[in-house]
Amino acid sequence: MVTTHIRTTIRDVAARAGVSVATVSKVLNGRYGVSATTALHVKAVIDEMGYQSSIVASSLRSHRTNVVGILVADLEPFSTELLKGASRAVRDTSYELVVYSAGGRAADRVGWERRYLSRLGGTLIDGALLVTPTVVDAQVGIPVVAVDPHTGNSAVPTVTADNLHGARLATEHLLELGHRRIGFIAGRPDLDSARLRQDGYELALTTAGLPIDPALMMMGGFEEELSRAATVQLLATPDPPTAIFAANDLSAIGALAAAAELGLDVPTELSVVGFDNVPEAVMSDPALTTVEQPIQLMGRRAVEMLLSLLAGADVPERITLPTRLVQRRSTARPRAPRKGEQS
Amino acid sequence: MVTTHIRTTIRDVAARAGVSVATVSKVLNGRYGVSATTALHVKAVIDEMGYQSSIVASSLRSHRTNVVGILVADLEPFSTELLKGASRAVRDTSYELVVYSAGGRAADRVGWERRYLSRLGGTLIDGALLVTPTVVDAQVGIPVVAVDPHTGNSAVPTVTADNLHGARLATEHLLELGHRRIGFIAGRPDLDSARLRQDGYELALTTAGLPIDPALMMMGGFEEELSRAATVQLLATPDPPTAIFAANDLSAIGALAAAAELGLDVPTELSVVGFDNVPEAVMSDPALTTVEQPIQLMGRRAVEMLLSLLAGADVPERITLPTRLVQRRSTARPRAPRKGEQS
DNA sequence: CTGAAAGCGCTAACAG
DNA sequence: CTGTTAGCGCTTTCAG
Repeated sequence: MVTTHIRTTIRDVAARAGVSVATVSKVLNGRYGVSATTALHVKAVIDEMGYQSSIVASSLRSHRTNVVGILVADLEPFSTELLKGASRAVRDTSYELVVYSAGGRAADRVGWERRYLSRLGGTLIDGALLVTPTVVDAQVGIPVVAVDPHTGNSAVPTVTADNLHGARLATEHLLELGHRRIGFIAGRPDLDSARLRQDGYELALTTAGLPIDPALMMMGGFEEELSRAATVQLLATPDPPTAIFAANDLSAIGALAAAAELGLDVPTELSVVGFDNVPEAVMSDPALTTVEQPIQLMGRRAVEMLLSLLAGADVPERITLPTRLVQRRSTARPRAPRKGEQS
Repeated sequence: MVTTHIRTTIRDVAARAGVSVATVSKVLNGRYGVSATTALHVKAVIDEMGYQSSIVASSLRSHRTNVVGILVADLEPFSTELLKGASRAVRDTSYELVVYSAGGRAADRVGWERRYLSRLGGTLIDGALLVTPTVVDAQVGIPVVAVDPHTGNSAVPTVTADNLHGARLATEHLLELGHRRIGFIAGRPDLDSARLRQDGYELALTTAGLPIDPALMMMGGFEEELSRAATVQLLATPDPPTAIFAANDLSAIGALAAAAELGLDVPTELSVVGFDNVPEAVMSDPALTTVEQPIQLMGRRAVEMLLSLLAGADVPERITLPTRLVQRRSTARPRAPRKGEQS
């Protein structure tokens, strides 16, 4: 049994068909300048041999691939959710999708997108979608769109959710339930989305005529454990909050853990609201009231923007998608004030 | 559209460093035959220019890329879940991950994996992971591992979940609750996993000394709507089932819809069990009792196998990962028989 | 130790 | 209409 490790190349096809390599290439790409009969014959040979042209070789030469790249730091809930939407965006186009994962490696966290871009750009992919990139450099040679970049003032077209509005919704929901002391577990201060969520919280309070009390705000860093600890601290103060708005679902789950630890019932003794609406939010106990980001839609819109860019069209500098409140079981009216307390 | 060529190439680096292209290549790949001083100098220039070699060009020449490809038909819940596990498998290796999605295009559903493989193999990827492939051809030139292939007798190393056992667990759970008439909503008959789930159902019944009643078995095709309709039919029979085992979660959700439609309470009037344990299973109302496949682990194991293959080691022909029952709220003891009915 | 030269598989001029 | 001739950016002999 002869194992030919070598794949069939365009040369093999040319030889078998009795034509030149160039001719095969032409029929492959539907170029003019080939007689109908030779074209037919070559096609037959191609099918017969099961030949498929190598993307690599052709892209190296033609600088055109019909594939868009999606660059992610890691394949986790947010990015994979986004991929589902991205997939839908290319469904009825001639584009294919390839996803590169930096593999979550700690070593090259910052700037991974830059490195990948230059390793792939111009050759393997026609354009790229950067998911939560740390730095968004302007010129890289190919069209680029960013989703939820870490810094706000990016030079590339961007898709984000309406973090400000979402945070207002969450806070207003708590306000409407009758809460007056609402704690905030903040996200990472270097992230644009985290800052906007805080802004929304403050805005809602101010609008309601309530003061912004630094004693009610703690850093949770978008992490569960940090947020749990922060919540414990918050609840240990003399005048503790009756509700907590956490900057993301993971933090909210940490807050839930803190409540459980202190023997506080959610939602009767403490209300908790999150942000994101990841699957974990419905699996928590109690199921989390949270602000939904349309993650799949974000992926879809971002790819559509990229496709427009590729087609030479203009695209808006930024698309902001709506967020909405998803009410589940972690929020309720505050307990009636204890005897002796003021209204 | 004009592609402006801003990429820095190895030639630019060579020119700037005052050495030959070959020398830069050697430094890049840590080959011997370069003096320490030149190497240092070249490295400095590389950093300074922010140069990154093109994977495409180098792979074309060297036939080695250090990337493993994951080929999926579409980016949906199962495949994206699998990606999370695959990602973890490469975390501490020198391998990178790239995912190709056929984009869910209907046109080329069958054999897409074959086409992609030959378009990429030998050049862009060192090995490939095929997710739920339709046909698994043997010789493609690069190491290949399949996850949950459609046909059972594949010639390549395969990772699957224990569908037979999982289906038994589901059926036995219903049996233990006291159900005697258990309906089955089957999956697509061309899929190996679907067949095994039916086998498990029948095996459990037989073991319990119960007959296999064709009147209790309907085709659901792994689809929600089809399964809903099938369940409605099943429940309209003279002697309807008190419980239903659906071949996947989507089908179970369809069954839930049918029950709601007919005004039957789940679980008091009808018990429902699914298979897969996708996020949708916990979001349904009521939350679904289902059989969990360790999807992430399947991805991880599969990539590990591929890595072994790449390292020249032997791997088992097939790995079967355990399934387990996850009890939620959609199952309960059957209602006490109505007056006049026999036990 | 270094660089010139020869391709990897393919496409794009340009001749015949 | 067809084939010949150059490369794309990179690695790899193999002379100097």
